[in-house]
Amino acid sequence: MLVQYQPTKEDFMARAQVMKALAHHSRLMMVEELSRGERCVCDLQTLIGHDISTVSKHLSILKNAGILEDEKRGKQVFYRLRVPCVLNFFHCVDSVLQASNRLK
Amino acid sequence: MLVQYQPTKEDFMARAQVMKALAHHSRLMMVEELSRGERCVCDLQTLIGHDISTVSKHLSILKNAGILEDEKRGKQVFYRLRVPCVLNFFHCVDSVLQASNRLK
DNA sequence: ACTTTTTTTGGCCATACCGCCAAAAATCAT
DNA sequence: ATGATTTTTGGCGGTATGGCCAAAAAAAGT
Repeated sequence: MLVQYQPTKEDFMARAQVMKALAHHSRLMMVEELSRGERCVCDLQTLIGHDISTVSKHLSILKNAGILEDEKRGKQVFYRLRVPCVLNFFHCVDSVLQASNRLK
Repeated sequence: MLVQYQPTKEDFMARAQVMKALAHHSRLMMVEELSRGERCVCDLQTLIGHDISTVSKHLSILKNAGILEDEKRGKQVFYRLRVPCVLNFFHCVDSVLQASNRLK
């Protein structure tokens, strides 16, 4: 069930965990890339440009938060968005930036 | 203007800055409280239960991110939501938690 | 002017985060 | 079995975060 009435401190901690997973530019880039379809780790590594172990750790953070799911096919692991509504965050975040003139 | 076509790495870093501001349970609690109207720092201190200097720092993080604005009236400083769309995050975050059974 | 009330700032300390490298795992091909 | 490819895991070091306390600032009352 959804949180109702008065969410507890634990509810807010769980929510913050999800927000934390989205609070890094590399992870946001990966989420946006995955909005266009599933990608393997190596695809995302080319996108991010960091060490593949770094990329893998970012992906596991997003997976543990419940935002992504993965599937192994052959030697590759494919990640995809599990809850696409997180894409809506971008619109609001951009309007926050717009309101504070931090967006060109 | 809003970000269009291909957001740059800097765009994603700016977005991540906003997400980071929301990536803490105390700050999420304050945002929800402020959705019901403006509050002074002391009100939010009673809500959060931490040292008032801690609360003040949390508030300045949210303010610097562009999420809150403040107004001084007399001895008190009142904070309020500047971009209420951040409240919509809760719905989506809860559905992420729901999908991963981390919500009661 | 002094005191009280409210908030912010600076500094300290413990913990968390993020990058890399090296090594381990897992799968497939030879 | 050996080797190549892809991903994950463990560990290290530098930086950032979040709590508290003490002190500074700012406003109002006596």
